[in-house]
Amino acid sequence: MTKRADKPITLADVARRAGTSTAVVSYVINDGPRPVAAATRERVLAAAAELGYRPNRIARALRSRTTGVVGLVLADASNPYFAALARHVEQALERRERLTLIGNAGYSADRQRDLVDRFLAAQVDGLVIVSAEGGDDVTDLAQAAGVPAVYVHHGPSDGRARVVGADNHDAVREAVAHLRGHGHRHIAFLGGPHDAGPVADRRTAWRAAVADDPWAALLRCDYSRAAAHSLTRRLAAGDALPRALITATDEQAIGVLSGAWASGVAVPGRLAVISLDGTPESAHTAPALTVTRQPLEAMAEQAVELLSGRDPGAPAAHAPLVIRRSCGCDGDQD
Amino acid sequence: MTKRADKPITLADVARRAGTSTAVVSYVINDGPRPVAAATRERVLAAAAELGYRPNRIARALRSRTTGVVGLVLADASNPYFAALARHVEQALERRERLTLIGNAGYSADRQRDLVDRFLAAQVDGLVIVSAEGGDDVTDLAQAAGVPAVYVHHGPSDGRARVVGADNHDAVREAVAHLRGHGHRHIAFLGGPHDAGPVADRRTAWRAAVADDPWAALLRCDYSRAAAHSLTRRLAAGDALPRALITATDEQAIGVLSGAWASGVAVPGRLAVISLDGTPESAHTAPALTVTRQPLEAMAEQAVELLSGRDPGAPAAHAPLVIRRSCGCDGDQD
DNA sequence: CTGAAAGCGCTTACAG
DNA sequence: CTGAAAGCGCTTACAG
Repeated sequence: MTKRADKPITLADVARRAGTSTAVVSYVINDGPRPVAAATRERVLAAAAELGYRPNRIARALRSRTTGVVGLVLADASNPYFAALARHVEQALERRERLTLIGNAGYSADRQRDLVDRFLAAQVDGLVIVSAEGGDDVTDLAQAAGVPAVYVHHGPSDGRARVVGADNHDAVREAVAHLRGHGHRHIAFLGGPHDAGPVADRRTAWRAAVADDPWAALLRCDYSRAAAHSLTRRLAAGDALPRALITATDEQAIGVLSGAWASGVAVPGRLAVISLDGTPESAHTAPALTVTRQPLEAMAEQAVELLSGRDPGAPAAHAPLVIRRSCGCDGDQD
Repeated sequence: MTKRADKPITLADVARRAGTSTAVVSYVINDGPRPVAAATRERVLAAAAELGYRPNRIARALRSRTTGVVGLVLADASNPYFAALARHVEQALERRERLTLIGNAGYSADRQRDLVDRFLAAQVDGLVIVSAEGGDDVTDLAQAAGVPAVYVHHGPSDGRARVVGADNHDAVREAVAHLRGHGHRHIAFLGGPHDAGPVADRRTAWRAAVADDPWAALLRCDYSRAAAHSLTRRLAAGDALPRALITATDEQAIGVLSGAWASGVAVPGRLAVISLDGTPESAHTAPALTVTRQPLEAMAEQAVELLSGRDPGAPAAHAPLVIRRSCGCDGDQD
């Protein structure tokens, strides 16, 4: 036998049983904003407990105009990098007792705008946009609704929007230096189709680090395993594979690895690889990827802090080099 | 210059401008439940458009007791299988114009229960629980709140709860037959630490399919890449690796692949592998995994249908065999 | 410290 | 077909 929900308990029920007013019950439930005598508080608490009272958040939201819900819009949840970022944002929000509404834009500016619209209609207290190239600028929508918004990873660069990212320059510098330490003279870079945002930063940093090498090759392909896989196979077939490669993203690195396998190209023997994301997936590829690990948790925290109006002040977090096997190191792997 | 949100437009504003009552405005906005004269409807629509009216969903929810929001609780969002399932559930919900609240239980029964509590307080219209072993039975909570709940992948087996899964038996039978076709006599199975639910079904189906082989080995390890990685290394070191292996999950299969790589074991040459999840990740491992692909989209659709009270009636969907390289086939891979 | 009451923005009987 | 009004369950001035 389970209890039925015929009549949810309301504040008024509790007030009645405690012999007081709804105002007082509200004060004790919310610990304010007015003080309540200790004895009264006890009676209220007891009544609430006996009745099994659960505040109706919808009613509270209507009245107080704050829902405790934040909208999280993702460029693409099937990309493990974005998925991991999303998880950290959700956790950061959870720690602050906020609920998170999630939505997938699938790289479509229209869908992103739609999602934001719907989240705004649901009266979210804030918006976290984990965006990518092609994402829409929704700053105007959020602003019109008076809702704070922050972009993570990639955002409009006109300075109107708050966007949090990691320090890509140092990371790329370290990656290049590490590959050089393995004796590589020419270090190629695999970027996006026409990169912007963080990937463009990474490419720029790479170019600066290899400025002395006129043969450093810039490769490009979509941010997908499939695209990097076929690029690698094509390059291998034409004997045009570099000996050392930095990939802009893990997805591309994984595609490179599987393409190399399919072409019989040994990694790291024939082709050394370092990837610049460092998602959890990168630890268990074959071989395990050496990466610069994006500080996803720090980024999520920063984003959520910014949402609360607090300026975390901290600069972009550092992405440390995590040495595994794909670079040529002989890391202990279990 | 962006518009400020000093005073959101309300139904009453629209009614005033259209020279009618709030009731009528509500009827046209919601297309019911009462008819409205065409001329009036036009005026209302025009007024709403001119004012840029957006219904306040919170107010609507308070009054109508339905929020249009569904809570999705995940056993573990860092597991790509659950993540993919989550994505499909979110999309199925989106197609029905529902918003999805997301939360991560991290395999903790307590946290799962907590999450459900908070979702219920937010007045969700329904609950989708993507659960795993160790998940809590929250049927009582949901029932007490009068909110429909459905489990996906794994749920309580007492029959009180609705749980949707795939047909694991056929999938496993096909996998075994395929490996036999490659000439393997002994086909091992890698299960969970003490499997229950779907993995137990898969193990049972495997056992039945290899009933004629007294040497078929049952291996066990955690559902993580790391665990499968070290198991594989250990087995390789002790020369105790099977020649053909079916893994219960992709995570384990990926760990096996990376462990095999680290041990210098050739896949599929020395060790053939088929995995039983078939998440997107499985397509770009090195080598690419042959899998039985769980019908995630169908499962998500079924779950969401069940939530609406409709009984989809369809039996558990079939998980087709997707042939790639790890089984020993020479599939074309780009 | 406490209570009576207004009001958040909707939906929906109820009367016309 | 339309309007005046109650009410969803809270929070919060306002008076005591």
